Amino acid sequence: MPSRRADPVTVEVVELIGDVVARYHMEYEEAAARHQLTGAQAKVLNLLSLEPLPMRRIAQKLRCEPSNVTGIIDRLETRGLVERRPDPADRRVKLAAPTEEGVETAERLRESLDFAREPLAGLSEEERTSLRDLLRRMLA
Amino acid sequence: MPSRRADPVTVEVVELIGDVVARYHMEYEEAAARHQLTGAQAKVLNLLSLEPLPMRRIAQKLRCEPSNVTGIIDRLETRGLVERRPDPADRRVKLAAPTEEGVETAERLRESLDFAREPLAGLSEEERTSLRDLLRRMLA
DNA sequence: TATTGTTATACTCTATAACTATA
DNA sequence: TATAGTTATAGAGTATAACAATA
Repeated sequence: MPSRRADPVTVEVVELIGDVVARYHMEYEEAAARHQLTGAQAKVLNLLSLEPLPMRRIAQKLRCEPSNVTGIIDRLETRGLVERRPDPADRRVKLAAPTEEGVETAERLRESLDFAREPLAGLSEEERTSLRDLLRRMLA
Repeated sequence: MPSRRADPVTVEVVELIGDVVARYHMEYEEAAARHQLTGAQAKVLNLLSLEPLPMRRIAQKLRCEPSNVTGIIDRLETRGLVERRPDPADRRVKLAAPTEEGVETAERLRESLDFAREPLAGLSEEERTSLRDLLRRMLA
């Protein structure tokens, strides 16, 4: 991986990606805060709204230690947005699942995450498609 | 701002951007950790390597409260990477500036931040240019 | 023995409010 | 009086290590 000098276009693309990342984060945190949630809590609630998960799996998704998940779920549980259920198949496991209110909150949260939907509206169908293809190849 | 239904391409672009953000963050934190720095410390050190800044300005750049900057600079100063200098023009102001070792660390840090440089290498010059133009318009 | 989740502990980042030294 | 930086305090996220219950 020799650190060859990057050409000017590449340098600018890297900077632009930095801008996108900064903006994405800012908007994500703001959207979460509108629902009195931290970024991490919003992320977990969103995960659980797709399907209930064992504590261990949440930690893997978040790429953090399982001990941290205990606290995040504790706080969501106190808020009445999530509950811990036993796993019939393995009594060691606790499944975190959103309550009805949790599901609704996750839904409203998703709706307020307008990032890249509004700005993308300025691009034509064809341009959005080529942006999609370029991002796909970048992440491949 | 009516929440009209987004088309499939837009939805996928939003997801891809989420992936880019996640990957960017992971790589940034890892690069910082390789130098025994947190993400916030690396960000500040990088800022200061461009030019010394008053504490207040650092807080503005980080979009956080000035009181937080005190701690971050404290820790960088303890490590010998940054120093506080008086501002001749205003005795209330303290300028945070990188030490020689701080400048070197910032440089090595920048080199190890390969994100989007390596993956971008798989795109042609023309493709990188169109990616740049699309990102520019998205952020405009 | 190994695994799941928790607790205990410590560190960093964060915001708020009160303080100091300048301006 | 207003501003720059700090301190004090509290909450949240993070990692590490040790623990109880279950497999």
